[in-house]
Amino acid sequence: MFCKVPNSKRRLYHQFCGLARALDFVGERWTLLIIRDLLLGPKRYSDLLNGLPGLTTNLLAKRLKELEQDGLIEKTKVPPPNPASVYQLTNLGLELEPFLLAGLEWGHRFLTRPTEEEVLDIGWSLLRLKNLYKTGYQLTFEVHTENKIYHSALRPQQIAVRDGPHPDSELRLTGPPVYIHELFFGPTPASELPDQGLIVVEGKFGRWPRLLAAFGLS
Amino acid sequence: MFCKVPNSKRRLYHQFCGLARALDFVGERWTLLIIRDLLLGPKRYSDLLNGLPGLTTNLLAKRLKELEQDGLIEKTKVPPPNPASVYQLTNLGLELEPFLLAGLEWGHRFLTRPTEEEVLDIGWSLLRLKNLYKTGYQLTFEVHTENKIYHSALRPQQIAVRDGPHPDSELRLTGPPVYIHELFFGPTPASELPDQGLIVVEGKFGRWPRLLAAFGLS
DNA sequence: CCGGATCCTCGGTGATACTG
DNA sequence: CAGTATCACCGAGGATCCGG
Repeated sequence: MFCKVPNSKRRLYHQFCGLARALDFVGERWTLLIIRDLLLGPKRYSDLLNGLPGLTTNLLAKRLKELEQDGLIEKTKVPPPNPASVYQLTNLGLELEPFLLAGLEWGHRFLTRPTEEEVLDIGWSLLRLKNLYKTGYQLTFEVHTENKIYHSALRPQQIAVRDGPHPDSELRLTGPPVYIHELFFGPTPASELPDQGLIVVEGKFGRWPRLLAAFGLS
Repeated sequence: MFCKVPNSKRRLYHQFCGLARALDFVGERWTLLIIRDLLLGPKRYSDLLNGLPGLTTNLLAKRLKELEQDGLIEKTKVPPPNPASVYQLTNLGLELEPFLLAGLEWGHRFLTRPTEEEVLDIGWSLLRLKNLYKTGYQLTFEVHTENKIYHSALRPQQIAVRDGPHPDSELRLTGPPVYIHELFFGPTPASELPDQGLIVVEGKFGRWPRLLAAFGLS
């Protein structure tokens, strides 16, 4: 059995309520965003630090320590070659996904175009596909931006969205993050962007319309 | 159209991500708990203050101002008699319910028995019935504790949980909050508590088993 | 009494520098 | 690369006071 209250001595709400208890665990600044990034795959300390501009190293260290103590994440060693310690979600941490996705869904309405000072990691947008997917498809595709690669695996009963390439990818979308975002969530019909040359679609024939259908795009 | 970023100048994440944007609005301390309480019905300033021990008056005032500016709540006047200004959720605020309920569901696993210093408002527990209800029933019931009354209206397609009595209540559960909680969510079969005299069930015949069935209780 | 505003203190947050 | 140490600051918490 897990502990019923966060371990480290932070400020608690002292309310016998599921929501208050959840916020006792992950309600502090940056915590939920760290979990969001780990939802896309295990990450090293510096990966998290670089991926979360504004979060400083001392606070990241503190958050990771708390999350580990609380049993939401665990620090594991990646076997050689390239031995490194990475942080990944435990089952308890993974189960925060519905909470996280619900918040992402609510806040999505405010996203139009990123402002000058705003950071955009296309993985954050791709997570929303988990809310949109209606099941019943079989397809694996990759998304390539400048320096990052994500993939998504659509199966009849589920969808996975993770960082990195996929060994059996059938389709590849390449383009700037902002256009990838617009392709999936923008007001313009998704099929226009490749036509305009803003996004390059490569891969097996017939997979592209299937991808559009899987998320109800035109 | 609503504003795309919170109005008041607080600390923002500056990330082009729905979750980060949601947290820009409601990620600060106490904010989501205020919305939780308003989800159960409109409330006056002092209602909120009394219902949220630990929240101080200055901070409540600040939060309410921010929430109103952001368009999540609105301050309305209740007509006489007993004219008072109450705060209630706007549609935008109401749409936070899935997010809130998802968090409540995740944190619920940590609730066993309230500790000495922990506050328990049975309305918070009753909100979870929204997650448990499977549709297909028709029933209205009230929950009476010492000084608070809540009601729930089960309809074929939806469920409502609010504070106050209901004009057409068919069933009334009376007892201490901790036993009401245990009745719905405790490990012991729900039907035992009335048998032991810890909870009093009154109302129309046949409604009691229907209530148990509506939430998958034994 | 209701609905706040003001003052003060303390701890969490953020920025920078430093170390194994 | 993966953190720790130090410090400034601001927001949270607590108490008191104010206007209707």
